[in-house]
Parts: sequence; C-alpha cells; structure tokens
Amino acid sequence: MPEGPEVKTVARTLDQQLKNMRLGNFWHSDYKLRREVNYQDIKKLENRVISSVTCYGKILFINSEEKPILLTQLGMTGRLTVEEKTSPLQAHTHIRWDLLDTSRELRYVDPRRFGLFEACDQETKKNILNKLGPDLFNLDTKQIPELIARMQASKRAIKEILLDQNILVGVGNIYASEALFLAKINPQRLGCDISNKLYKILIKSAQQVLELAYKNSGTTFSSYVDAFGTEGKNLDFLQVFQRTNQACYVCSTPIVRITQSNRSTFYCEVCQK
DNA sequence: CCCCTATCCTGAGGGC
DNA sequence: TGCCCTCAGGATAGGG
Repeated sequence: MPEGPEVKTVARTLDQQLKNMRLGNFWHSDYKLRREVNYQDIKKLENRVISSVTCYGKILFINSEEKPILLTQLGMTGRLTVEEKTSPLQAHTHIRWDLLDTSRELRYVDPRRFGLFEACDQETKKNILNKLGPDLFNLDTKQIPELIARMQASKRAIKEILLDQNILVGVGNIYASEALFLAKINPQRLGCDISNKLYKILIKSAQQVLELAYKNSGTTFSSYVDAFGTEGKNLDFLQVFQRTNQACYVCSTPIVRITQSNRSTFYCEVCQK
C-alpha cells in the first residue's frame, strides 16, 4: 500500500496527534506479521512520552527521548490511525495502544499482515539507514553522481532499479511507473543503457511525482488512509498507473500493462522510449 | 557479489 | 449464489 508519499503523510499526521503523548497499556493480537514480532520489547515503551514521528522512505519511526524507539513498516495494507477508544474495532486490528490522559488510542490494522513492528535503539536505526539509498524527498545534489553511478552499474530494467530501496528509498510500484512516464523512459530499458543526462531527468521526474503525491496526501485506490483516517487525493493525478487500455493523456495511445519481476508496470509505448 | 523466483497473507472483482 | 481466477501502495529468503 504505502510508498514514500503515503508513509510521509502518515508520519506527519501521526506526529500531529502523538507528539508529547504518553503511551499507556499495550495490546496485540496473536497473529504474526511479516516476521514474528518481539512484543515484549515493544511493551517496554509503555509509559514513554513520544517526542516525534518521522520516516525514512517507507520506514516509520515513533521516537522517544529514551530508547528503544519504535520502527514500523506498513507493508501493503497496514494502517496506523488514532481513534476514539470507544469507536468500533475493524477486522484485522493487530495493535491497540492507549494514549494516557486522552479518550484516544493508537491502532494498527493490517489484513494481509505484511507489516512489521520492531523496538530498536539508535545504533540499530543508524545501521538500517546506512544500508538504504538516498531519500528523494531530501536529496543533496552531492549525492546525485553516486546515485546515478549505482543505477548505471546495473543490468536490470530501470523500473526494477527504482523499486530497490538499497538504491533509493520512497519509490514504490505506483510512482515508479509514474516517474518513468514523466521522464519519457521505457520501463524495460536497462539501467546500464541510460545516459547521465537522462538519469538527471529521471531523478527530477521522480522527485516531482513524489512531491505532488505528498501534497495530495498520497494515493488511495483501495485502503490507504492517513493517521486521521482520511483518504489521499492523488488518484486523479496519476497518468499511467492502472490505466490499462485507457488513452494516454499526452498522445491518446492506449496505456499498456506489462509484468516485471511479478509486478505490474504501466506505460505508453509511444511517449516512452 | 548480482539477479531471479517464490512466498508470506486477505479481500475485491470479474467470468461462468 | 458459489467457485475459481487474477490482482493488489512490499520485502526477503534461497537458489543459480
């Protein structure tokens, strides 16, 4: 479900509601998420005050002045929301976390259970971030040559490179197709066959696509919502994603759907070379 | 090291 | 109705 813009929206709306809140009683379901979750460690966060909620790419960090902090990945269908304690529970609720001195609680709902929770210290967090590529939301121009070099070193299709969080973070399956459309690049082109100049256009296009989506609070096509439960408004701005056989907005040629590494890619055969 | 496949899950929607 | 198929914002172990 959530890519960089959606996760950043969740981080922003969680930060608004959780900053300076004290965590109370913790409850979890008995289903395992993507991995077995060490709930005992997470329970140690009871009574901590949340200092902020931040993100890097698709990873959320619920920070507190003391350690550990809480790391979360939403997977495909994970939703983190702040709700009234009395509001009805949705199916597949896996975590409820009381917010002391309020009528509300933090809830995690995830039907497919591809999400992840982990208590981690600053050292572990640093190690995780070190392995990931640069964040297009905060890209320093000094990082661009190395980023291009890494993409150019790969013989994989450019669409697959964009999805690799070790190369760069925040782009997922929607925005990979969208960025390549904006940059007019065929998603099947190999990373090693793209020029420096074109990579600069691609990076800029990807940033534009992500910024627009964030401005619109993300894309909701089925279940994504922010921490207030509000849907994203970016769906109408998408150019190619899930528009198979519909006319390209630029040249009217029907949009094509192909499969790359078992995932859908959408593009215009005329506009993208 | 790099690359590819299969896999973890539930639910929505389409065809028959 | 029901049954079967495909598809869905992600990431990772394991094989070649």
